[in-house]
Amino acid sequence: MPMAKATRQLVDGDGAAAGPRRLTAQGLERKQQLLDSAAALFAERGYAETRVLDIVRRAGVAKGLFYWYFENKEALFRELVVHHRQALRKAQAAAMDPDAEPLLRIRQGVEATLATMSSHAHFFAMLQVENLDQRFADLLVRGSEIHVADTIRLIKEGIADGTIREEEPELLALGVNSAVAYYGHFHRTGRVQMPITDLAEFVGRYVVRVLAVDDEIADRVLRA
Amino acid sequence: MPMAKATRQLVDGDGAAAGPRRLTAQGLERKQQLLDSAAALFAERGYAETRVLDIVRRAGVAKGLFYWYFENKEALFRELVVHHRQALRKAQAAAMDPDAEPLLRIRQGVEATLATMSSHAHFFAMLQVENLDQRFADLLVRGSEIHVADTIRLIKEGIADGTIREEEPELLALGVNSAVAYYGHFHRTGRVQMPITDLAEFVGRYVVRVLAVDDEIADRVLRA
Amino acid sequence: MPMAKATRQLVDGDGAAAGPRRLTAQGLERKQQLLDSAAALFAERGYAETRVLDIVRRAGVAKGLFYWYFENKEALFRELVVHHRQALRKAQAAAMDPDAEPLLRIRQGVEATLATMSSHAHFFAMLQVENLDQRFADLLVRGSEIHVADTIRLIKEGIADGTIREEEPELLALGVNSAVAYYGHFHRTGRVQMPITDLAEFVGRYVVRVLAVDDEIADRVLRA
Amino acid sequence: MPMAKATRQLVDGDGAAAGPRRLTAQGLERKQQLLDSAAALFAERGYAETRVLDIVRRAGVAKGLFYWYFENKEALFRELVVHHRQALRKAQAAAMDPDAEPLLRIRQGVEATLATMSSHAHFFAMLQVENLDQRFADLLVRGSEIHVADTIRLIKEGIADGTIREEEPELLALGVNSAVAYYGHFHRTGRVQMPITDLAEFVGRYVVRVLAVDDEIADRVLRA
DNA sequence: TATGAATGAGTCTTCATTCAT
DNA sequence: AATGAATGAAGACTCATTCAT
Repeated sequence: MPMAKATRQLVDGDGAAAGPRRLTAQGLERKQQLLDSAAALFAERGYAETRVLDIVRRAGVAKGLFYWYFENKEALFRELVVHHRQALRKAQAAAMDPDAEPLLRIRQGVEATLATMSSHAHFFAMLQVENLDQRFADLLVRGSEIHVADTIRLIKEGIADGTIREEEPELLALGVNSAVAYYGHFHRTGRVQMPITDLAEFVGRYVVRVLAVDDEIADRVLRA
Repeated sequence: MPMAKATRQLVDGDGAAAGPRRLTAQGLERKQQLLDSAAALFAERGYAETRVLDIVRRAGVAKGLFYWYFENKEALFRELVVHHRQALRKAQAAAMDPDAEPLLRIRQGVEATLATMSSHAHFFAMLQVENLDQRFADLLVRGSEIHVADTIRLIKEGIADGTIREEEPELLALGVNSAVAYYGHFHRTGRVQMPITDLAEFVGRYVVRVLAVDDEIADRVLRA
Repeated sequence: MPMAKATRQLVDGDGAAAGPRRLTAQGLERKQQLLDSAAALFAERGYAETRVLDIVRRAGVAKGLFYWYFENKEALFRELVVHHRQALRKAQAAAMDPDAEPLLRIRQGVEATLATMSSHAHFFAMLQVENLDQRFADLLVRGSEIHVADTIRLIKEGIADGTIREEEPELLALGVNSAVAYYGHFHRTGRVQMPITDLAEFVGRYVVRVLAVDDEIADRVLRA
Repeated sequence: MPMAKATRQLVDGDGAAAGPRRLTAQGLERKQQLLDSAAALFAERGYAETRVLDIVRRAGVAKGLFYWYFENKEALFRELVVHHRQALRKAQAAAMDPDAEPLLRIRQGVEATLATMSSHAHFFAMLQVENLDQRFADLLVRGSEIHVADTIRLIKEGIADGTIREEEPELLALGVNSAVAYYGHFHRTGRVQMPITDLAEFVGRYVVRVLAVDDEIADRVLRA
């Protein structure tokens, strides 16, 4: 279970947390157990196929307790999503050097995203499974949309300063995003087997190649 | 319902048919109604969220009739998948000129795939929804895997004759596949709004750019 | 299928036959096929577990045709019961010599019953299976009750003329009946494996022994 | 419902329990309610004709609760059978004096069986109804077969020491068994109306008469 | 007569959620 | 906080029966 560390401390962060007013240390521990258990099961079999009973059994508590900590099954899911989305945003922000040129920033974002996907594997596996379930689509998409918007902005900057190819920035940004998502998925599922850092580097190269206006620019960014 | 035409004639002759051995013209019509109805609903809300009752209601028939034409819900799904997978393979094969150079063939495949995804929108929407449901994963993945394998082969040829960049062919092929899948998805969901032919052209260009060893080659293939 | 012959000609006998006004020769044939098919299946798995579909399939006709010949499933069952009950009554009447002494007549009835049970095996197997289904109990019981009443009468005669042991005639008659039924059942199911004539003789002896007032009478009746 | 006491305490401790591992006192009570309810309904209309809904309604609980205590309908049935079979065996063993002569032991077994059948009326009624349902045949038959085997052994002993008539022991034992079963059935259904002790005595006499080698032996055993 | 498609009430079972303790 | 029993709304599937041809 490599995700354990990543999922930790999901609980206290923000107002998204449901359940009772304020939890004791023990309570937080319990709630975290349930979240971890759920994340693992959602990843394995998806939201719909995971019973509340499975979640509590894996967490080693009684069924009724679930409803002490969460409004219902969907609320737990929501908490999970919100938390991990924040983690991803944070990782991306940390990796993208505000002083670097657009293309480099994009590459940094791409690599940070892949690294995060790898360490939060359970969560992203879950997203994949539930991908477009009507009820969750909005919730899930919103997160990546923010990053797409960032990317569009950077692409426009790059086009303006002549480092990025003149194409529809929107389309290009979606392409970048998709490449990251798919390669991340393949890595997670074992379809692609290589250290995540190597894969991240490859995807970074791939993206730069697609966007850079010529090989010279591309090489410069890749050497950075 | 833009898919109507595409889905038609799904039912014709072989053992895939569950209920009775050989259907009359009327029977085929009925079965088709059910398949269309199911495809639409699966696309809208996913397999699990679609009740057999919904399917028959939409088709305007009684519940019991469903089980005259199909063993069960899963069997219908299976028929849907098998049919559309075949349609896609056929479209790809028809579009890829056996005498063309590797990079061009890849581009042709990409464009054919997008066109097919567009005309079989219901079906591909459904795949998206059910993406990795444990029970269907194999069924669904197998189809695209075949095409990935083709693409890998073509990439290797291209590397050999110096037209494609030297990288892991496997990784590149997955990237090509992903780009097609994602852009198709965005088009289907309205996230990208442009004529499918234009989008296909864009994706073709995108792919060629990623793969081509240099701009000269890329331009040649894009002019073809 | 050793019963084929025995079941034949079930159809024309009396007014119990449902379906259409008058059947042609072909029609009778068809109806008989359905009755045979049903009798066999009822015997194998019981009334409730036998689908109308099974019956028509075994008879090699279409489902709808069933309802041309029979009001419904229960009506067919009723016909089956009525017919075989008559056959049994006839066999018993034929075997019981009106001039013989009571104990001998009882013995003759016992042996005739066992022989008939053997040749109508399907039917009696069915009775066993459905034994006391509320809906059919009356129907089924009535037949054997007639014979029990006969037996009671004979026992009373025997008691009167000093050949049969003084006990509750009712209880004795039920015992006789039961012995026949059970041994017949065991023979049919293979639990007891011996020629039916041998078994019939044994049961006859058994019954005579229970009823006869002393060994002398018993021996006389058994030598008859 | 004269069986209530007899059925009580069916649920106590072993793996037969489906739902939860170990039940609280209250849980046992509930489970027992369901078992009683089911036994009564099975007896009235048979297994197939009894809906799970009927069972829970009669027990005054919600449908879902059934599946908390039992895997499914069949599992409940199985528990019922196993329990009562054991009760019968125990009663027989308790009644048969190990030091008595064979014929007397047989008579004791017969009488104990009838008494038990009377106090477990619901259960035996149920057996009658479902008599030979393919799925349960083994389960049901096994129990009585054990007793038949015992009886065969005793008959052989009796033949050896000259107290029992020389006939096929197997046939005689089946006859004994059948007499008990049938008379029990008639008593249960009201066909024979007399105190069960009187009936048991009659059947004991009946059996001894069939088996005893002569009247002297019979009288001795009946006076015991 | 014969076919096989069509109907829909009825059945078992699952599982999220609630509740008494 | 914690338990586990209790609830009931669904949902998949069956099958006797009807009907158009």
